[in-house]
Amino acid sequence: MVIARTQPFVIEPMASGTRCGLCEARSDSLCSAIEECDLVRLAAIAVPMRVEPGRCFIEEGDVAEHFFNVTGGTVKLFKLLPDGRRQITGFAGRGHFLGLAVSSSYAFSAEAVDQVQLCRFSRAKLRILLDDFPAMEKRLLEVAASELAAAQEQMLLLGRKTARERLASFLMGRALVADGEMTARIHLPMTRSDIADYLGLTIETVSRMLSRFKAERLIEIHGSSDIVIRNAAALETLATGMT
Amino acid sequence: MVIARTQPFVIEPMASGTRCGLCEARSDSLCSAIEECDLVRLAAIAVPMRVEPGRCFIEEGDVAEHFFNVTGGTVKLFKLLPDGRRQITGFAGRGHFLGLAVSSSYAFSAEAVDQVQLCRFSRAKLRILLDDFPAMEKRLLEVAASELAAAQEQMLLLGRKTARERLASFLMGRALVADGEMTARIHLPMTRSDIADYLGLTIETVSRMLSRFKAERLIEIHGSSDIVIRNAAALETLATGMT
DNA sequence: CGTTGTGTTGATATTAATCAACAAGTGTGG
DNA sequence: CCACACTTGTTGATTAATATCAACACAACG
Repeated sequence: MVIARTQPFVIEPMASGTRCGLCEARSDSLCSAIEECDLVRLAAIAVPMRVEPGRCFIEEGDVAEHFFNVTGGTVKLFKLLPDGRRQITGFAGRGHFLGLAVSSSYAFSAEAVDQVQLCRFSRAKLRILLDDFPAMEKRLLEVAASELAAAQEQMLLLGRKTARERLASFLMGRALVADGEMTARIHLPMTRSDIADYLGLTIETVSRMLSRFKAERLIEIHGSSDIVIRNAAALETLATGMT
Repeated sequence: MVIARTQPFVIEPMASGTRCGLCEARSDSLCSAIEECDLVRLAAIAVPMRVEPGRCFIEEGDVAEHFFNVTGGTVKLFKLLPDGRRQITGFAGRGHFLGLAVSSSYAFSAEAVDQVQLCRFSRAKLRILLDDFPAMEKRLLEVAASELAAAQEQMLLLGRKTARERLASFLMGRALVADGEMTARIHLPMTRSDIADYLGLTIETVSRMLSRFKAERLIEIHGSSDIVIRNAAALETLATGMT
């Protein structure tokens, strides 16, 4: 196991028995499409990587020649203004794809929140593969469409929700696990600063709102990165703007 | 020519000589992909429509069984909160597609800003067609990716830009025509209320900022819906956050 | 010619940002 | 082991940007 010193990520040999990064993704990912496709060919172009917390592996201005599939950990995607103001456009976890939204004059950055595992694909090679397997292309379109829907929901949050509503939305979003089910225990691998930049707020406002939720018995806070939802109904009401 | 009274839109017989709605779209649309495809089959499923200003033709909660291609006019896409707060997620003009971002539990509305022409496609029928023409599917993925990039840019605006920067970004975005070229004359078919809901501001703030730009000789205002950019460089500096 | 919708401008209020202090946790080196 | 710096998070006091409230101008329209 080699820790990269000059590069932001580590390229590891694929463990024997691993089929490919895409196949480790969650159930609503490319998997079903891949069943029909040549797994050997896919595995041949998938490069498994590991990225340490805080390392940036996509930087604004990079030529976007790679496509990523997150197989573990959490990645933050963000855009910057020249004076350092930052907007985190999303957090990507296991099963998420990075690099769908690449158009010619478009720039964003990606940084590991905690230790991240992902599979890297050369766009050129993936394109060749996609030509033979239109079902995979179709699946990518579905993924892009659902990302777009999420982006529009976030625009509603950023443009029209209050700080209180934003925090409630964030927590309820985090509580949502696969199949639309909810869990009461939330782990927040990102810092308050990340949350603030995701919600278009300051760290102080994030901290204050969480304290207020705690005082109102809507949540419990355990050590700043673990939260238990105590009143999901009230939070949901807040999150949907029925203040 | 029939004006709809009970329906929000008019379905018109396709004019002779018209190939199909998709083919009337601007150059960066589906057109190139369609060249390879059976135009007769595409025309057979395209339903040309006309929508009068203010008419809503996609409503939250609608089952999303149609896909649209705007061939003329301007459409506003928006999401609502229960108490009426509104976020306009985008304006779609000639060549834009509506309905890419449809996932199961996702709701948005679309309303004509001015008189709008569009082609309606049944999703089911389009899917069958796409199966035979993977190039079209590929093109749709590109479109979705560039929409996603635009959405993320808008998140940066909503989350981190000042009112002044938002207005500058809006104007510069409107000044951008095909091929990345700029025009000094901008027509704004939407109301101040629409602009405010697009930028996450109030109508008063929008009005004040435009007046200020005018006072600063950055723009000229002619009759509230036509603007001439007098200092594009200054506006661009503002828009990119180099306040 | 009043009515209505849209836009502008001014006065005031309010939310969230900024400025500031401090607490808790982490890692370092003496 | 402890002093120290450093990062992260919390809370309080104050400020500032933008929203809200209000008045009015203007055009379109019946």
